[in-house]
Amino acid sequence: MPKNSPFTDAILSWYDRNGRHDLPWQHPASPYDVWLSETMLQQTQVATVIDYFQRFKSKFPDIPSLAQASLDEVMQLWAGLGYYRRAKHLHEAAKIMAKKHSGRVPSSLEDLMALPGIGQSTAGAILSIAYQKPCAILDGNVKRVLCRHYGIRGWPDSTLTLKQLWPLAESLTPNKDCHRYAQAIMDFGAVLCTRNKPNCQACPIQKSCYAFLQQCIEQLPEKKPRAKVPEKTLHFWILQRDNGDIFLTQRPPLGIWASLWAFPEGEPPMSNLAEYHKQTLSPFLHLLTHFRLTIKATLVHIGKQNLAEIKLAGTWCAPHTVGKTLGVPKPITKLITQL
DNA sequence: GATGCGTGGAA
DNA sequence: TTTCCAAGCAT
Repeated sequence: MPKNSPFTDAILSWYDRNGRHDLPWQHPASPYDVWLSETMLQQTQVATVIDYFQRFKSKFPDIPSLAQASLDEVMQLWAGLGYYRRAKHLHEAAKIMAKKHSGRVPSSLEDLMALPGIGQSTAGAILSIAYQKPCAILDGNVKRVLCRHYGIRGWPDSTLTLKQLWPLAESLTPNKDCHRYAQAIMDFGAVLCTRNKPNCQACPIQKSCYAFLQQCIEQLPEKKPRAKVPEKTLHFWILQRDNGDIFLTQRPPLGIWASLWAFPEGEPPMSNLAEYHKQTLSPFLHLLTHFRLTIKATLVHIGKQNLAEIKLAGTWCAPHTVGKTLGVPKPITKLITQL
C-alpha cells in the first residue's frame, strides 16, 4: 500500500478538525444525495444550496420519484437557484437511471459521464464520495489550492493547465480515504484557501506552498480578463384580470430561464393593446454573469373582455400562488411582489 | 477554445 | 455603486 503524500495527509488531518461534517448531504452520503448536491453545488455556494437541497429531497427523496415527476415540478423546486439547465439534466438523467441503471446512480466513470449534467469532476465526486472509489475531482476549489501550492501558472481552465492539474489531482487522491479526501480538499479550498484573503496563518501546509513562499497568493490562480459585460433590456407584459389573476407563459427550452414560467416578453402578446388601460412599472436592474439586464414591464388591465386575442399559450393564476406551483425566475418573482 | 447559462454575497 | 465570482457542463 503506497503511502499518501504529505499534502494529502495534511489535508485529511485538517478536515477532521476543521471541516464541515454536518451538511445535509453527508449523512449518509448516498449516491443520490451526492449526485443531487454536487449538481446543485456547481457554480453555487453551500449556504445557498442547503435549503434547496432539503426541499428537493423531501419532494423527490429518490431516483424513482424524480424520474416520474413532470419537468414543471422539478423546475418549480429549482426556481431561484439559477443555471436551470442543471434541473433539466438532473431530470433527464434520473429517467435514464430508472430505465437503464436499475434505478440507481451508476458507479463507473464511463456510465456517469454519459449522463447529462455530469462531467468529469462531478463524476469523480460521486465515485469517490458515494462509492469510495479513488477518483479525482477538480472543481474550482481544488484548482485554486493546487495552483497555489504547486505554483501552476496559466488560467485554470486552459487546456495546458488542466493537463497538469488532472494528473496532479489524481496523484494526490488516496486509495484508502478517498471519500474523506474529496470532501476535505473541497472544504479546504472553500474554508481556508479562499480566493480572497486565504487564512495562510492557519494553513497546515504553508511551509510547502509555492504561493505562500513566493508571496504571490493573490496572484494564483491566474485569472482570465473578462470581456465587458453587455447591457440588455427585456420588456415584460403583465396581463391582469379584474380578479387579480395574471397571465404566465412558459419560456422556450433553450436560452435564459429555459422552461420556466414568465410574463410574455418582447412583442406585445395581443394586437388590440390600445383597447386596454396600461401602466408602466418602474424598471430595475437584474445582474447576471454575462449581462446587465434592465427589466421593464407594462401592466395591462384586461378587465372582463374576451381574452381570445392573446397570441401565446399560457395560464392564468393568482399572483401569490404562482411560486408554489410554477417555476419562475427571480425578476418575475420581483415583479409579482410589486403588483 | 469560446460562449452561454442565474443568483446572491462579499469587498 | 460596481465588480467579482462560487463545489461546471454543454455546445
